[in-house]
Amino acid sequence: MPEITAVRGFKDILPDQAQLWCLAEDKARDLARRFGYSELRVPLLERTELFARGIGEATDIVEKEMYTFEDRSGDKITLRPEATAGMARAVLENNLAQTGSPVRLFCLGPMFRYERPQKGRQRQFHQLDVEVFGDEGPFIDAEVIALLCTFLTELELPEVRVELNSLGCGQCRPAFREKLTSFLTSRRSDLCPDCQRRLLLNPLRVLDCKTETCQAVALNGPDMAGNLCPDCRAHLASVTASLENLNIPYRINKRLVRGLDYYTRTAFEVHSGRLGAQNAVAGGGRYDGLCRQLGGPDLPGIGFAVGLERLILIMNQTRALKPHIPDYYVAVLSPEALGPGLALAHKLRLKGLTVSADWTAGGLKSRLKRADRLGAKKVIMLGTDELAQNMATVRNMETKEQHTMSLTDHSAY
RNA sequence: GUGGGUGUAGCUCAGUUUGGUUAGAGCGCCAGGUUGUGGCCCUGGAGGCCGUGGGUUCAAGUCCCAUUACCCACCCCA
Repeated sequence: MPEITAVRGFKDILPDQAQLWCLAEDKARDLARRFGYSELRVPLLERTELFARGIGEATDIVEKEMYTFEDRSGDKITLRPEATAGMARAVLENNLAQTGSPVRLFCLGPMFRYERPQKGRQRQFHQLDVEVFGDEGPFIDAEVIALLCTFLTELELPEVRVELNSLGCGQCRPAFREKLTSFLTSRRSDLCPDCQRRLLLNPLRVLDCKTETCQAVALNGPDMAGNLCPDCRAHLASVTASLENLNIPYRINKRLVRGLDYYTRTAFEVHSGRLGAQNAVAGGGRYDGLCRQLGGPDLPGIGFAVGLERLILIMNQTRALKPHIPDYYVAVLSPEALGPGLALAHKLRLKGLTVSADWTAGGLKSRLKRADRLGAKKVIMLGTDELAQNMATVRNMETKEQHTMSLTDHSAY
């Protein structure tokens, strides 16, 4: 180990893994184009205020997970823990949308949260974010979910489940929340210590507690679905009907809630059986209150985030990494051949061919062995004793034929 | 923030229970042999502050304490 190592929770993406990242990113851009979504690249740093107001003061993210500090002028700034708030800020600041004139956007990049690392959880992690601002109807919800499902399907992810719920709106959620709180308070002694604490901060979270006793309590209590206002009920019904129309499988999960305050109505998550405890590959929903919360107009929004590390964790289980097969492998067997060898490799590369090369000292045997391991189609060896300085041996690895070639004769290749 | 597990060669790991010559294997790397100049096979070689610091002991990779990093889980979330 070197003296200086990477910061805890920050990981290198090594060359073999980078292949999968490219696949995922290319697919994201491909689908964005097909669905008519444009890229919006927002800064990694924002004013702390943006996240405090957008995500919610009482959330774990804002309370204890943000990388927040003062810059040299004393301004409080934060490394973005998620993308939605920044995207909303950019949309408002640049007037990209208004209700009835929506904008469809996506963003790809790193997020930062100070959490204890474990499988599928790092301090720097990456998300694909898709957001639509300015459309309050249920059909855009279905479109966004369809985009997400297409993304996962075309990447051939196995064992993914879409779960859906409605969190209600400003009209019906407060009443439900109160109803739930009073119910849970009456059963307070049956709840786990964590849930007793949640009761005060965010009672909805008790619904998706994993402990058996809490689940039993929640089962007997009021559920959001039964307490939606007529508008929210109609919205949800329209979303589910649309999904069925598109043949997108989903499951209603009445216990599904979201960790961030800004969500309203439609909420969804995608889980995978191929991950560890952190089994959410993607999550999202509608956030009609966010823009107003940020001091802007009443601009509705809906979107989701895909955790790319988690996505790639699954892709690793189902996809074989294929190495790049070079057209040529070039190596030299004597120091005098280095110059001509480099020049030859360069010439081939300029012609658009893939060339793997070795400029280090080594014997013929090990060079051929390496060429073989790389899967090179042809091998060019320079500097063998019996050849003149400007000649090279070209060997076709499949047919085992070989011939000599002049380094100066361009027609040879 | 709280638990549990693991740190030995470039990589994957034995060895720690029960302290005892010079710390091992496979893969990889280097050189050589065989082969039709390569894949198989054979021989040899390089490469280790055994995570770090302290303690016990005649003697510590092995026992004790501390510390640090990574992993997994809680929590939270994507």
